[in-house]
Amino acid sequence: MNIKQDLPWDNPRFRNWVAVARACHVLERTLAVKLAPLDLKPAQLDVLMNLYRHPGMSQHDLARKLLVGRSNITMLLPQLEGRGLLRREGDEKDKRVLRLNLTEAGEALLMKALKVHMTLIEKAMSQSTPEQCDMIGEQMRKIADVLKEA
Amino acid sequence: MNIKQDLPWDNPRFRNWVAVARACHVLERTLAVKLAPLDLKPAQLDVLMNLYRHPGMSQHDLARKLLVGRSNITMLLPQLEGRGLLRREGDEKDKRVLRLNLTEAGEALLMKALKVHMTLIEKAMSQSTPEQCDMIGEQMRKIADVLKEA
DNA sequence: ACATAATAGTTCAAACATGAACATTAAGCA
DNA sequence: TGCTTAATGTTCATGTTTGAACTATTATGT
Repeated sequence: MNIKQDLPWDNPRFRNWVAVARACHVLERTLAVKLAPLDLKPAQLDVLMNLYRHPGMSQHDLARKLLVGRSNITMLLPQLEGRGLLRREGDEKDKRVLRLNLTEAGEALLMKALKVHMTLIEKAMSQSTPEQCDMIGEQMRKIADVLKEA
Repeated sequence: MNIKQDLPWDNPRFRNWVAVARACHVLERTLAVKLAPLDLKPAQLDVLMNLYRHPGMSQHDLARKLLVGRSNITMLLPQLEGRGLLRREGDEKDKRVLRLNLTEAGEALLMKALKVHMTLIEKAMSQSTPEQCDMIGEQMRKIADVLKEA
């Protein structure tokens, strides 16, 4: 009779996922505020982080890492390149691809930004025990894997 | 000596949070694809969900629930109102506020969309035991609380 | 009552993300 | 070799998000 009895809000999985999404959203917004003094946005930080870990990667690879369209990268990079934070150099073997590398200024700014990011995450995750924290990470990696196959 | 030794990637909290953010991102993109046949975007679904749970809420309240600016709501609602999914009626006591309510068509579409959303979340969270799932939700709610105070 | 603050919603311009169409280059294959 | 297909990056039009003014209304304080 009551149409509401089977609604998602009564479903633990639904309720709990909503909590995940909210936490992500809040942390992202907070990060944006904390990064503002560095004149850096979360999306830009993601770029710098990936270039640091994968020097010489192509724009296509970067787009896939960031789960974002290639055109997005095209629009994003000139700002960072213009600030001297990264270099784009054509690959000699494959003239289609541009190899991306951080400059020293880019690395320096990244280090400052990482401190901000890290502090925020520490604050957020300080509520959880190391075991809980690892379990969360493990489950989330599974989720990402399951959905990418879909 | 090695500047990289204390980098965030070696920090479990950082690594695990990155996994959370990625999972969120992937699920959001997947949801957008699955909702496309209903001509509904995730942000619009969020609106419908909140109006269903909190009938008669104001635009300001809605904006706060969605962690979004008021102007965003102003831009978002006319599309939905134009499709006959919700009504905006002026409050009689306070002539500043507009009370929001779903129409029958809005509820009907919401139910279809919820089925899609629910199926996706079930798929994602099916990897976790009920206990793990609840623990995740609990931790995430704590995170949101901690950060909102910041 | 009256001036001042605060609140609800809108408008507008700028920043941002997205996907389709495109140019260039490379790879596969007859 | 040539022809077709695929891959990389760019461009452009569209739609979304944001924050800062702005209007209208209500609350507060003297």
